[in-house]
Amino acid sequence: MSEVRVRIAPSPSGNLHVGTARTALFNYLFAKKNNGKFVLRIEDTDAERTSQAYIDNIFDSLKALGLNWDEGPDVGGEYGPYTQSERFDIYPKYAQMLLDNGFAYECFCTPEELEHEKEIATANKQAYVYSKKCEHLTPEEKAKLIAEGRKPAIRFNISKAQKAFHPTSELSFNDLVKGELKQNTDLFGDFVIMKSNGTPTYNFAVVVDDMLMKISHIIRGEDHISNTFKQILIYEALGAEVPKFGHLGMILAPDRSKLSKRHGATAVSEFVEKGYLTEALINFVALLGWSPSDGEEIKTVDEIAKDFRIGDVSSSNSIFEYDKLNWMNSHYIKMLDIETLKEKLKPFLTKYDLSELTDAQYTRMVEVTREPLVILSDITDAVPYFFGETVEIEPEVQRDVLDTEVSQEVLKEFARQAKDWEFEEENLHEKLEVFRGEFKEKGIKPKQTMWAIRAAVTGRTRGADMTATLAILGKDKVLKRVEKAIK
RNA sequence: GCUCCCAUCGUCUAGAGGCCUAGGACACAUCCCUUUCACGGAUGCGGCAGGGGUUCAAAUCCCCUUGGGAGUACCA
Repeated sequence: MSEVRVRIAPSPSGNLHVGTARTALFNYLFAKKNNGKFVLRIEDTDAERTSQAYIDNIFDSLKALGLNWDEGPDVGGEYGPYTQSERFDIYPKYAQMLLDNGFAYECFCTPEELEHEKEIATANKQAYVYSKKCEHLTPEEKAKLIAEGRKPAIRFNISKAQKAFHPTSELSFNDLVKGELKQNTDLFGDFVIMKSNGTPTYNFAVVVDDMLMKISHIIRGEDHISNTFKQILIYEALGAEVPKFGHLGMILAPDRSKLSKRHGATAVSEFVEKGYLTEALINFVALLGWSPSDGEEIKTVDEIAKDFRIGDVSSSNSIFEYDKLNWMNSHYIKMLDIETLKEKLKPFLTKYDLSELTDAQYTRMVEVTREPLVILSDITDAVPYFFGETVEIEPEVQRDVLDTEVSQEVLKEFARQAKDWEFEEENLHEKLEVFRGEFKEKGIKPKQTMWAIRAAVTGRTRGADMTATLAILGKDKVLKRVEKAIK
């Protein structure tokens, strides 16, 4: 196999799923590591479920994750088109080739007839395999059926291909991640490759496309293992070179079922909307099944590419746990430079009037509130007290803090002193230190002193650094809020 | 039902017969730091699914059981 060419072939029947993103990542890594090409192909043969919005979402998500493709619908390439619906005229030709060399035949069975066969099989507790009853139809019989208005589907003659290319009914291949995989192909029925409406089925379209696009390595989820045996036989029947396959374990939800909507976000775009950074998401997903040789888990995609070996990827399923993703996301947020963070936070601050703050104030606000952010959207509930003249006091805060005698005393004294202070951070820092000292002598803990002020100014008992908060709000707002808290 | 895949702390994993008294990360707990929350630092808790083999030696190899996952469409 001369050039390494891998592909990701999502079906646009939904937004880009994190599982697909991981598969895309491993393909991308494999291409990078082996100096190969990464191609994107859109598998939209099922017009019913396809939509342009999903296609756009797939493009955008992949780009946001930094998984740029060398060939694809938008960038083109030598082996296009890269959208299956634009390739519909290609498939019949290859189906005809299989019809001609006897590895496929026309099937006129109706859905009802097929359903009946299945029922009999299940009644006898047998695995269903197509009866092959159309395999040897004579030209006259076919003509009669066609005259009745029936349109044939084309089935692949699996046992014939198996016999032609393999000594026994067992087919095996060496999987890049799982090692030798085998299967008795007698268990597969002759499956349809061209539907009666003239469009190809998945198993046929992929093979034709991968063959024509000269895909050398197919890395995909293990849900495709059984398809692989069928596909290998098609390659052989077509006289094509069979690519190498590698099957990845699946990503499961914490309850070990398939990751679905009810577990929360599943699409990359949904994670982004929730405030996850794509850098964190892709890093996290890389660690599902792969681990760095140096033990350093925080890595960019390019760094991972250098260290990546497909044979090292775990062959078992892995569970998508938010704990580690969250940790990783908070880590990436910490690494963001302030200007970038300010921009990324804006979508989560739309309920506030940012024009109340100068750029310097906004910068400072972000600096002092960024520390505990796990996801970007956490900012929303972290900053309400930086906006508006007054502030909403939480009931418990009113009762447990503001209503106490100590707090009232602190606030009265604060109001008296602070009106002469310059509200600049360094100065406030010194002033507050002295202020705390005064109360400490009266037996009031520094913590209590600060709590009173914090409660009056922010309505909460926890939040950003107090000195910075006071400076950002300015003397007017602070004193107004303090006065209001005094009984 | 049938077929296939998988099996190390709660989770992601390191581990390719002796380096394993099983290592790391996340989570959790405790302590330290501290004007709150947090961050950070330190320590701790916690696992080879079970049973048989093979071998001087098994988390590592084989078999069975169990558990989990996937496939079984004129969906992809």
